[in-house]
Amino acid sequence: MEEKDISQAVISRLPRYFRYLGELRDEGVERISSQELSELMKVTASQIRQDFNNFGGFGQQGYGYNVEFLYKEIGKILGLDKTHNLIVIGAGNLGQALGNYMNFEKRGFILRGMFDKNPDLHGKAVRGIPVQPMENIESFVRENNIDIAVLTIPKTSAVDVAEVLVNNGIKAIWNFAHVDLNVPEGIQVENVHLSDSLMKLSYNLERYNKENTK
Amino acid sequence: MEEKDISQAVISRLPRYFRYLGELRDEGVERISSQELSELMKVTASQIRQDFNNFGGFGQQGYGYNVEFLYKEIGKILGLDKTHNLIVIGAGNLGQALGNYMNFEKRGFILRGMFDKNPDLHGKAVRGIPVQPMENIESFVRENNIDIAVLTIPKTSAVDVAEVLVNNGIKAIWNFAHVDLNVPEGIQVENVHLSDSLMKLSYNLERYNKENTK
DNA sequence: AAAATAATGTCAATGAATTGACACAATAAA
DNA sequence: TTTATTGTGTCAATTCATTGACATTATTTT
Repeated sequence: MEEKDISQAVISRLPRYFRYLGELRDEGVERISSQELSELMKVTASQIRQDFNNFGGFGQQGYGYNVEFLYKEIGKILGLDKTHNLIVIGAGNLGQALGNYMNFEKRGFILRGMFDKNPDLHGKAVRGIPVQPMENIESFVRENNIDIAVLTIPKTSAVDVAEVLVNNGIKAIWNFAHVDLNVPEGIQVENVHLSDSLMKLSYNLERYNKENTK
Repeated sequence: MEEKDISQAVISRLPRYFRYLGELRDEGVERISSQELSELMKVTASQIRQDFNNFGGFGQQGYGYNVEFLYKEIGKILGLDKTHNLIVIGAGNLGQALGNYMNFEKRGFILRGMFDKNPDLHGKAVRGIPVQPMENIESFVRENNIDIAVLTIPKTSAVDVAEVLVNNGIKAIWNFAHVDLNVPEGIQVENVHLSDSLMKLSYNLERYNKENTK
C-alpha cells in the first residue's frame, strides 16, 4: 500500500464513493463499471477511475469493479477498519447530537467521554457515557488512548481547550467552534463551520433570485 | 452591483473573510491591507485581492481596505442584510441545536417553525417555536414565506420530504441528511455531511500516523 | 478457439484556481 | 509642492484538477 501524496480534493470524494458502494452492496450488486457508477453519482467516469487509481488498481479491465472489494478497500483507506476513541467537549445540544449518533459507532468511532463546564450537566449520561467536568480532560485523554476530540464549545474557549488537548497528546480535532485553531504541525484539524455553510447557501439563494427577477 | 459568475471556491472563502473582518471591526481596527490580512488569515495577499475584485474594487491604492466598509459589503454579498425565514425539519438533538443557535438569528436567519414526526415532541418549544407534526409542513411553507428548510431527519425520509418542500415553493435546503437530494434546477442545496467530514479527519489521522511510524 | 465487446489504467489535453509581478494611483513624508 | 512609499487592481505565469482519448487486457459471444 504505497500511498503517495493524494490531494484533499480526492480525499473529500472518498466518503461519497464509500456511501454509494455501501448502498450498492446492500442491494446485492456485485460488480459495477466506472461508467455505471458515474451515471449514478453524476460525476465523470474518468474522475472515478483517476481517483481510484491514486491508491492502486482496484478494478479489472473488461469486468469493472467488484463492489464488495472496492467498498472495503475505500473503508480501509479512510481508516474505518480501525477503532477510534472519541471524546466530545461541550455537551450542549450539538455535542449530545454527535455523541448520540449511532452511525459513527458503526464506523468504528467510539464515544469514550463527554465534558462540559456546566455543573448541571455533570453526571448526565449520553449513551451510557457520563458528562464530566472540564478539569478531567487532561488525565482522561492521557489515560484512555483518545484519538479524536470533538469540539462543540463556544469559540471563546475553543482555542484554549485545543491547546490543552494538544499538550496531552491528542492527534485529531473535529472542530465545530467558529474559530480557526492554531495547532502544531502534525495535529489534524477538520473544521465544520456551520454558519459558513449557511452563509454560502444564503449567497446562492440570493444570487439565483437576483438573476431570475431581472 | 454587476456580479458575474463567481466560482464556488471564492464564495466558500467569503464567510471566513467576513468573520475576520467582524473581529477586526470589533477590535476597533479601521483599515487593513491585503498584506496584513493575509498574514492574519494565512492565505496569500494575492488571493485576497483577487477574491475581492470579483465583486468590484473595495480598496484604495496606497490605503488598503476600510474594515467597516468591507465587512458590510461582504455581508451584503452573502445576503446577510436581508431576513431569511427558516424552518427546521427534524427536532432531535441536531435540529434543536440548530434551532437554538442564536448567532444565526443575529445574521438574519429567523426560525419560524419546527417539525417532527414524533408525537412526543409536538408542542414542545424551541426558543418559543413549538414543534409541529409533519403534516403541517405544506401549508406552513406556503403561508409563511419560508426561504430555507433545514433538514435534520434520517436519510430514509429526507428525499421524500425534500420533494414536498420543493413542491410547496422552498428555494433552499440546508441538508444534514446523509443522502444526495435530487432537486430541480434553481433550488439551492447545501449539504452538511457530517460523517464525510469525520471520515476525512480519520484519513488524515491515519495517513499522518503511517507516515511517521515508518 | 477465435472474434467481438467491454472497461480499466494511464497519458495527454484542457480547464480552473492560485500565485507572482508590476503599472499606476493614492497617501504620507520631505 | 515635490518626492517617496504604500498597496490596490489586474495581467501573466504557474500550479493543480478535471476531462478526454486510447492502448491494452479481460470477458463474453459465436
